Amino acid sequence: MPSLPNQRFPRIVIARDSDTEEESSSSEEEEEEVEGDDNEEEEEEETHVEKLKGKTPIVSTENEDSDPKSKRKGKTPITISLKKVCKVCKKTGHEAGFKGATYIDCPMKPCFLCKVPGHTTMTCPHRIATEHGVVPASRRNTNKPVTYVFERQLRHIGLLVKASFTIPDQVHCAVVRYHSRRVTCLEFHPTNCNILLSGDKKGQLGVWDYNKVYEKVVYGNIHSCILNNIRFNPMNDGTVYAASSDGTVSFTDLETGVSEPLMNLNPNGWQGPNSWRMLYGMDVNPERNLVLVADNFGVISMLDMRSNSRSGDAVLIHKKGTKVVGLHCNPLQPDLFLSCGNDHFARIWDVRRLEAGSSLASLQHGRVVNSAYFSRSGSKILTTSIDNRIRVWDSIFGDLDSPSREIVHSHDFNRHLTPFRAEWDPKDPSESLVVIGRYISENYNGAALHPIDFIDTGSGQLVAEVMDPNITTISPVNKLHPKEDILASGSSRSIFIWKPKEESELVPEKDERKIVLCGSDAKKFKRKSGGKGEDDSGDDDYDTSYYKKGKSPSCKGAKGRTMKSRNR
DNA sequence: ACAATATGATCCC
DNA sequence: TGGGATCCCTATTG
Repeated sequence: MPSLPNQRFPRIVIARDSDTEEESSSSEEEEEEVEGDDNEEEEEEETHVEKLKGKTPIVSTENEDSDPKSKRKGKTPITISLKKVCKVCKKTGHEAGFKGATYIDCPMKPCFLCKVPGHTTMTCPHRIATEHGVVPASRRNTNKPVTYVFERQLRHIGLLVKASFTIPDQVHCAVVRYHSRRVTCLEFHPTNCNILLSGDKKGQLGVWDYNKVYEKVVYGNIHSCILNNIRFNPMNDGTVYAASSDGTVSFTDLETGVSEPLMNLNPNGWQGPNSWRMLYGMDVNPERNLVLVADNFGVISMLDMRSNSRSGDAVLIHKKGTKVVGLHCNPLQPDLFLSCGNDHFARIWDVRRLEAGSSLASLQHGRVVNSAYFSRSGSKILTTSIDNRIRVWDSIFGDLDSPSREIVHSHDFNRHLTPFRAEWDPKDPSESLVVIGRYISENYNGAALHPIDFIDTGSGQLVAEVMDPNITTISPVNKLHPKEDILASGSSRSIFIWKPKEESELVPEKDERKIVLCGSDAKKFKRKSGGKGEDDSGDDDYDTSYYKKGKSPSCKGAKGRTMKSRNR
């Protein structure tokens, strides 16, 4: 070691942890090994100042007294501690962060998954491995007459028949990128089964025919900021309603792109952030000819679809001044709708008697509720809250004081990402299969991946994890096709279409634990040289490998052929 | 390789 | 009650 000019300058002493610098090349290490690192002894050594690079230096005086030589000379050594500091809690003795593709939690913080102190994600009983944690709520049997009537109605249409649903086995993936900001919502065309609509943070509306890969249109002049929701016009599915954080509801012809604003909550323009109204939740009620929208001040407004004009008064449905993030009309009971918001509640309402405080039920959550949906028969409720729990209420006519089940699942990131929302599989007659993206990553053969989870909410079992080694970004937006075995995902600026492989294409799975392994079909995007990345056009990126194989998904052909029911 | 940043709920005083 | 600091696995750009 070269000596420092300690005659003229105070000696610089740098204390640092025993070296753990060499990145462990094998990322397949198990957790026990990693946790053992905490106990490594701390050595101190003198070193070059250059080694400060990348460390968090702490000027320390702890060695002052222990160096009598320098004291005699009257030169106080400057001791810089390079002891590794946990970037989460700033304490020494442990570190948080990625070791290869495995993330190590800070042991001083509550579990990042279930939020309970005393353990980390690694040892969390709810750790996503083969099944999610399920906290069953007591099942109360209510024999109210209304339940009986309702169930008789259901029996009539045959929805109570439990049928095996389809879970992806192995899938292909096609990918497209035409949005210039992160994707915020997706919507399948109800009748033309190859059309997918997408909205982004900039307010752009994409129309993509994913069978004819290159056929897409992006309308950029409809909204000026986040497009939060798209709903098809039940009278004419060539037109859509869209709600945006610019405070407007638009009505757009998908063919021509001709659009008109039906409602503008900021008629006087920008008067500052305290008065700017943004529309988040939206849904249509075909029976009552209503479009329901709700804003960031807790207020719902309605539009009459026949006249395209306001209907009724605005009503406060969530805590004053808080954002309402979701609305959903009951598919079978036209007068019922569900709302959820930042006041930690989901609420059931009757449109006929809508006034502040008149909700039929208030479902309390630990934190903000990202979404709340009725099941397809309208009897169950599914909510996603950023307290990292998916909740299911089995019957809206039962006791709604507590959910029937709480499923611990990682989806609590609050910035930079579109909020995660668990959504029902609209094809599942048993009304239990749900899809939701996962925030927290897992180490899959050395890659930190964020799967898209299929969860059987009846058992809490994780029945499928959809992922691809080439897709390393988080997929908060997911939509299952209303008729086909197709999943659409929005991940950052990209959109993925996942489709099951044919029987002949299945490859042996290395790891039986993982139910879904995804094809190597999705290729990593290469950034186009010269492309700024924010351009509205000329930045399209397609991966057509899926289609080149001649496996073009067809509405008829795809039906139930290759997907298997597993774990059932 | 690293820094900057957009961005939103929450916590704390 | 409100403004400002804080925040654990981002994605992207320079």
